[in-house]
Amino acid sequence: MTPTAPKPGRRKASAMRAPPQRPTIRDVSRLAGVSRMTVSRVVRDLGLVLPQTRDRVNKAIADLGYVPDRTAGSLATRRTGFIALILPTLTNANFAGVAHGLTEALRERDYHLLIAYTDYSQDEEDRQLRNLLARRPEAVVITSSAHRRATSRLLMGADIPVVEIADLPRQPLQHAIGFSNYEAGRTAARYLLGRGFRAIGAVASSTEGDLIDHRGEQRIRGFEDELRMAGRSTALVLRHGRPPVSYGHGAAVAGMLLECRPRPEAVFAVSDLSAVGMVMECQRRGIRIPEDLSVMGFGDFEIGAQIIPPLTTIHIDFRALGRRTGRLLLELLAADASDAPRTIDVGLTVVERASVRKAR
Amino acid sequence: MTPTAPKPGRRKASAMRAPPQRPTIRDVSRLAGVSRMTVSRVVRDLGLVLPQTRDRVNKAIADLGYVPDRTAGSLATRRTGFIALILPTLTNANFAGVAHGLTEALRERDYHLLIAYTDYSQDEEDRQLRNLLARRPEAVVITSSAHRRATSRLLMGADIPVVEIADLPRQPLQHAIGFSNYEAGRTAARYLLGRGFRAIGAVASSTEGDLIDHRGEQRIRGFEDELRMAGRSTALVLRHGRPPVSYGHGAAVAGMLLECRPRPEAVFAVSDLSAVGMVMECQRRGIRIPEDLSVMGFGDFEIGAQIIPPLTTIHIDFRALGRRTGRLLLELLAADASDAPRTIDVGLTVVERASVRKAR
DNA sequence: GCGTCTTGTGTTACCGTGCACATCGGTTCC
DNA sequence: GGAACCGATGTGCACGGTAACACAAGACGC
Repeated sequence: MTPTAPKPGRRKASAMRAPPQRPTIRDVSRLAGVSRMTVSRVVRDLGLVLPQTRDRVNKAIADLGYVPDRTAGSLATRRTGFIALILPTLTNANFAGVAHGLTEALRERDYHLLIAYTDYSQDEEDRQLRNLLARRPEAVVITSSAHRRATSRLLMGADIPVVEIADLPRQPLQHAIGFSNYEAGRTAARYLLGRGFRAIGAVASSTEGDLIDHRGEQRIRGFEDELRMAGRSTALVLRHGRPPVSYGHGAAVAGMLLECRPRPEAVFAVSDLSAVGMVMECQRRGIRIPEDLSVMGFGDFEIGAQIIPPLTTIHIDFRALGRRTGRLLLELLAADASDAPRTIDVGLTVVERASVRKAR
Repeated sequence: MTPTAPKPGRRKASAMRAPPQRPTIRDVSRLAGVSRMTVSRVVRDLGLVLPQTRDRVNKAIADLGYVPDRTAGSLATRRTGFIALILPTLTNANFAGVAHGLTEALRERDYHLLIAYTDYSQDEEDRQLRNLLARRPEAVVITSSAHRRATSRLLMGADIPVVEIADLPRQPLQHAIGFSNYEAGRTAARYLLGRGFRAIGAVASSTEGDLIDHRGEQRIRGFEDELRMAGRSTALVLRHGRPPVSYGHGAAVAGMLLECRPRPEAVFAVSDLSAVGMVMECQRRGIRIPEDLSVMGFGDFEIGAQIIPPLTTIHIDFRALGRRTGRLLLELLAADASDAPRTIDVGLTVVERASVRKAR
């Protein structure tokens, strides 16, 4: 016999509130006078239950306020209904759009998104992935990037579909949906070169320790390579500030750019946010867009179409990208799915607006 | 004997991929030659394990690529480590900021956010909440709004902390953190009245069936009431379009407003997004801001500070709101927490910029 | 009339983990 | 030298649900 125990007590030693005592399927079954399985059948609408029995069970459910526990269900079925989604940040309309699109597509099969974001840190990505995998998602959607070795190993070892989105890596982990950020950069450069600009600049964030905007870097590299291939200097390509870029980034970097000699005639920003900030800063300084400086962005954020002059940019429908990803996942999660890696290019389009001067 | 069955097969009848067979704590224990509890102690770092045993276990974990299953752990401990978060949308920097702030605060105790959004639909809110509760979150954070009766009942019956955010309802369900949207609207009206404007307008979305921006509506009501108390007409208060408002909303509604007689001298928009759209549309039409029309927004979105002229608005630090909410949750989830409902006003500040004309 | 099928329901055995307690060898204490 | 204690580890069961199978009763075919 225990010598000292005053009373058993059900609380954990760790300082946590006692878990709520919610009704279980057993409570329902007792109240309705049926077995737990019958309740389970009613709850999941599997049929094979007499209408009168079903009504009794439903009444008991309503009376008790029973809400089935998916945690327990997941353990039993080995299917959680979770899809893990790893993004750099949520504070970006395009990434948020991906989440929305995914949710839309997954809704019909009752999957729920488990969202994590990394703030552009690789360490955080690894940490978050570890947390997410412990929740046993049925698939992982991750923003394409340069992952840590450990991260990639974790992903591949999970034995579930992995979809990299928003880029087309040369060596995808498994499936990929997106567009080539490198080509996007080249496209921007070709567009500006085609307009006859001589002094062409670009702005991006710089890599700072663990923080890296891999996709932005791909764009800027594509841009640089295209400049080089055209025999132009890349001296006006500026990397500044830690990711993510923002209006403030554009404003700050605009000042730096305007001090460069030769002064750039046209600039490509790796994100509309930066481009818009740059346009505004120029206007504050009395620099006319596009007469004195042409600006091209990327991402086609809503604000770009609104500013004056409206921003020339590169459009990708991120929401549709999310939906497409969702549909792919539904395929991959079906029983008869092939495991053959799929790579889907959703393409990109240049949106010509007024922030880039017309050809001379 | 079944007549046609070719082979039994382990697959479910429903068209689902076979669940992956991941190593369990039992596999680790066998490989390390210890009991499952010892593995569990190592994984959770509970101490009381010999260093050499710990190393053996860790080696086994690494060899197998074992990732503990939180689903099973949750069932056993009755603690999921989930916090449910219900927002109208993610495609809004301020709401996304709330999510970020919450995550920051909750990270230290290893809680994970379970995010759902309603797209401003009450039906969707109810549906999402039901889904979320089945995941047994330890608390619910929900954007304050007019909830369905069933939704409120569900929330209160869940027997977990419920925090309404981003408004201060007259009758909170339980806890509330935010600011009074009604007072925000009144503050905006007082600000414009104080500047001597006579013809004052406002723009918001309209309620369309199930779709309602409750908080925006509170702001616009506060605005109207303040106008009335000052003996002014509310004829220039326009409700148009379904929520959420956007740049496009502002642009569209600007046109409507400019046709009104008397022509408004000043306008309050329930969101900066709408305000910015309005400013841009006016500029496209050659209407000078603020000389011909003063514009005031709400929410202090980053873009507002960047446009020319910069937008006068009402600032709330949503990220801090999220952090504050996270800290409150950690308190509420501690064992010795009182259940006394708490209401926290985070306040708001008018940010005076150049889009509102100075007093005559 | 008997076997077989169909329908509705119950029984059993897990799913992977953690808590409470048991166990066991080796102190320490007086 | 025996009781109490301690550190390290193992055992049994519970968590809330579901898959698979068992079973009872009636329908049906020939």
